[in-house]
Amino acid sequence: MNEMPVGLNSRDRILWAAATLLGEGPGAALSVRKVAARAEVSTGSLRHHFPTQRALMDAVLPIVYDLVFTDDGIHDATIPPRDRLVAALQRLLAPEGAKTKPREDWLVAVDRYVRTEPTRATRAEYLALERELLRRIEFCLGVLREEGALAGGDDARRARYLVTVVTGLSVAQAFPAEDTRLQTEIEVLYTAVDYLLKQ
Amino acid sequence: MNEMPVGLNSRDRILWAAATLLGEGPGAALSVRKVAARAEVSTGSLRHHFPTQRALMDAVLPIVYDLVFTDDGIHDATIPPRDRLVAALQRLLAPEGAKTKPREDWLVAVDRYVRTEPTRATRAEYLALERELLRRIEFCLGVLREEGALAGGDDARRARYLVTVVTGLSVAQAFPAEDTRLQTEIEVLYTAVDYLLKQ
DNA sequence: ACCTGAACACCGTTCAAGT
DNA sequence: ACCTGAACACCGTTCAAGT
Repeated sequence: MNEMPVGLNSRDRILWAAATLLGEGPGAALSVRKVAARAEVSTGSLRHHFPTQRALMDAVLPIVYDLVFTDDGIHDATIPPRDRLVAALQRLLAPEGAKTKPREDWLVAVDRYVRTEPTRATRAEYLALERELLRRIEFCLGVLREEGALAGGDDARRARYLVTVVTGLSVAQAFPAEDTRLQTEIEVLYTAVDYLLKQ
Repeated sequence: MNEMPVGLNSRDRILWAAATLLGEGPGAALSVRKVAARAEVSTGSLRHHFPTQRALMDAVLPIVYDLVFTDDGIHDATIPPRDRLVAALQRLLAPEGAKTKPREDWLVAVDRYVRTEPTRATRAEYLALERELLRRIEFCLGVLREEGALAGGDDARRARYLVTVVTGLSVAQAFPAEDTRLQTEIEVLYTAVDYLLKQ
């Protein structure tokens, strides 16, 4: 059992409590009272620092993610190509210093590019964003190709395919999900990536 | 306002109540008491026929879906497996008698499951929808497996992977796109599907 | 077997009251 | 500003009791 670090203020105790609860396997969901109890804080105090459960989640998740995904080298040849590619895609999914949250990102994106009839300008803007995503993925594929880890074929087509998978996963991040979301996400990425690599 | 059909037994009244509640726009989620009230039945009776909310959801969704979708054509052995699977996925992407368009569907879905704080009920509702999608894809995979067209492996995992791809494509349908969208869509589907099938 | 409705153990949020 | 804890309006599930 984890001991609570000493000397933390209430807000950090709450974050610590929520993070450790999340780290306790499936079924260990965040409830107000559980988090408050572990943080040794009242529910009122919890609500003072985090007005809704979503606000709490949005504060905790980036912390948990950053603990898991640190490395960022697609060039690191000591790591198997498939792991590097998966890690790269995961970073696209949840950028390094992201203050943005998947839900808000989706709301903004939908309002901007779907709700209103897109003007020429917003349309171009979205297509540019999409191209940038494709560019990043194609770059990663290029690195792996130079190592000979990639079978012959159309990398542009593969990049479009991977962008689709990443997009599908980012939807899953914004919509409700089971507690096993992160595990499913990794599984799907490996399934998608293994197809492209030589075995 | 819908009138309840006469002459239904309790179980069917419950199913009718749940189905009509699902059809009532954002914010109308399934709770035990709401369904029981509309069905003019006690919560205990509801629980007698459907021991959990999940059981209720899993009973209602196929009914709602079957009102929209007809046969998948997944059994037609005169067509190559990959083409049948791609066709089935394409049908999930744009249902046969669909009156709604991708853009509107996305707006409704985002409003219902992302914009507003998801309650336990709307959350359960979305997860049940997702399960129904998985169920249908797993069914298609099962048919192909019986024909020996599928390599050994975890079909549940494959279904999650295909759901992700389909979701990614449905996003592309709602957001701005180049005019080559349809071609890209088919390309991506074949790329995703070919991985799963024996060659 | 089918049904009732109270009771139980939760949930997230609000708020008057304290420091 | 920070914190408390009771109260509120929900939720899904259980169960003794009826028909």
